[in-house]
Parts: sequence; structure tokens; C-alpha cells
Amino acid sequence: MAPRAPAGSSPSLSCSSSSSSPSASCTCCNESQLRRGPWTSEEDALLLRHMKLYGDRGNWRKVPKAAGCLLRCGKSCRLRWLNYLRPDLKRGSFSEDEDALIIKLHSLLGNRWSIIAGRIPGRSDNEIKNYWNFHLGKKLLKLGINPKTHKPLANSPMAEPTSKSRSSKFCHSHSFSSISSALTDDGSANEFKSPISKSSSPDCSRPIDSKNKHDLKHDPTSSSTTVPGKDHPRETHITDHQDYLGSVTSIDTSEESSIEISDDQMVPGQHHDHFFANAAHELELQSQMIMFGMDQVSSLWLPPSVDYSEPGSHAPQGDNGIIFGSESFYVR
DNA sequence: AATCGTAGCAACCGCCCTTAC
DNA sequence: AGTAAGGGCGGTTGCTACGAT
Repeated sequence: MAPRAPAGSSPSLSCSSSSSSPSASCTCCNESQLRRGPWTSEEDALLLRHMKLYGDRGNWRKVPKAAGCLLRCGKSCRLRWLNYLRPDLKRGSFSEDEDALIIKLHSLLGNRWSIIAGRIPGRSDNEIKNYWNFHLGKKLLKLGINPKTHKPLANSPMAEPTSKSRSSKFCHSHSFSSISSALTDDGSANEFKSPISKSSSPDCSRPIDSKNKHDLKHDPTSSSTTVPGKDHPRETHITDHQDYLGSVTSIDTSEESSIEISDDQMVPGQHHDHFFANAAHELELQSQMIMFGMDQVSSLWLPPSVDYSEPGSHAPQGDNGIIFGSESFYVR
């Protein structure tokens, strides 16, 4: 499938058409002159020139005017930049390594496309989302794996009968090996190759950006914390990851295990953002160890965020919680 | 060869949440 | 506390390629 025609080749929409009326919900689009729809090459050039001069930091609402009277809202400029004009975007088809990494990260993070994209250099969240929806999702379905849960479908031959205590372990291990071998289209069995290879490792210098901070939530008034999961298809836990990914791990994730940190490591009366950020980092490193094996986890590769729970809700029953002081967490 | 129908998917919209002030 | 702006993500649109007729 050829890519959509370049923006400049599409008939430009004027604001007089009903389809290009300003968004009611976008306060920056209330000016009736603003254009919507496909970008023209002239608009792209204006925005590109501006971004090269001033970078993508600052007030997006000022960008259209500053870029040379672009008749676009700031948000539209931002999206155009992030999803199309950014010079570090790879475009083109996804590699097997990228496929594997996306599947793994999706199993870990769910539909958190921006976080997943943050670990895959040169890809935008939208691109990954589209790729997942139309490619990887279907690929997994063909293999009898539910792309949302990463578990075998109920009527799949992979969904083997399981005992009460070991069902998830068997299912996950099985589905993972199937995915691993499925990443080549020729159907040949292949060993899982870590996506974190020297040639494909993500940008190691990338810090945990501020946008991920809200994924790290903690309510000091609450004795338990749970993962915000309103749009998350699955509450995944460390043990799930271990099972699913079937990797070597040095972490004891038996049902009784937990990581405990004494109360004196907590600072009384403070929001423990820093502490929890560190904890998140630690947990994520552990996740990476689970995912990729110890030797693949580099301190240079900063982890994606780890989510903690919303205040007031609870970790699932039987979860291998992680306890910090009087707080308990789990990772999904 | 021309036309029609359909699948695939890039690009975009719009709602909603979070963050900053 | 209220408001504006930034940002994430689900869903939709519309263009292109390709097979069927």
C-alpha cells in the first residue's frame, strides 16, 4: 500500500466547508480562518523552517503566527511536526526487531502508545498505534493470540487446559514463544532475539520525560495504590511478565515475595515523588531484566515509566505486591 | 481496457486528562 | 480553585492499490 498522497497534492480544505469548521473543543481553533485537513507542502515548509530555527519547545499556539502566518491551530502544528515532519522519523516499514519490541512493550504497557514510541527511535505514537491496529494486531489474531491481553484466544489450540495454580504461567509462556517464532513471516521457528541489540537499541540518552511523570502516581494518604487502568486492557503484574516473557530472571516473584523498604527510607510529610521516581526506575530495571535478561539491561537505557496505582483502589488479589514503607504497589 | 468494489492504512479529528500558571 | 495550554489516544476519514467483473 502506497502511502497517502503528500499533503500538498491533496485538495486543500477551506474553512467554508463543513468538514473544516473549527473544532468546538479546541480553543485554539476558534478563529474561523483556520484551515484543517491535509497539509500543503507550503505549510509543511513553513512549519519545518520554523521548527528548525526555534525547536519544538515553547508555546505551540504561538507557532502558526511565528512560522509565517500559518492558518493552522497550534495543536495541528504540533501533530504535524510530531507525526510527519520531525527529522528523526524513520518512516518506512518496521523491522522484525521493532515488531518484537512493540509486542513486548505492548504486553507490558498496554495501549500507552506514546510511552512505547518513546522506546522505539524514529517512530511516532500514532504510527505505532496504526501499525499495531492493522498489522501486529492481526498478526497476533492469526496466531490465535488476543492482541489486547496477549493471551491465547479461548478457541485457540494454544489455549491449553490448565491447572488452577499454573494456568497463567503455561498460557503466557506458550503465547510468548509463539509470538517470538511468529515474527518472521516464513513460519520458520526462530529463537527470540532481544530487540535491545546494539544496532537497534533506543536512544540511550533519553531521560524520563516529564510527560511520563503523571504515570507515576502516589497518594500519600492512601495505604494502597493501584495502576490507573481505565483504558488499559489488562492489569499485568511482574509475575505475568516473567511468565509471559519466559525469561531468565534473578527476581524472586513467588507469591510471597515482595520488595520491602523500611519506613525510615521515607521522608515524612512529603510527597515522595523523588523517592517513587527512583523506585520506578528500580522497578523498571527489574522489568527490563525480566524482559531482556540481565545482560541486556544497560544503565544507559533509561526505562519507560512504571505506573503506580490511583489512590483508593487496590492491587488485585493474590498479586505479588511491592511494598515501600507502608505503601504497596504493583507493576503492570 | 474500463469500471466497480473493497482492503489497507496514513493522516487527521475530537474528546478527555494532566500540567502549569 | 479556576483556567489555559499541552498532550495522549480512540476513532474516523479519505486516498491508493488491487482484484473482480
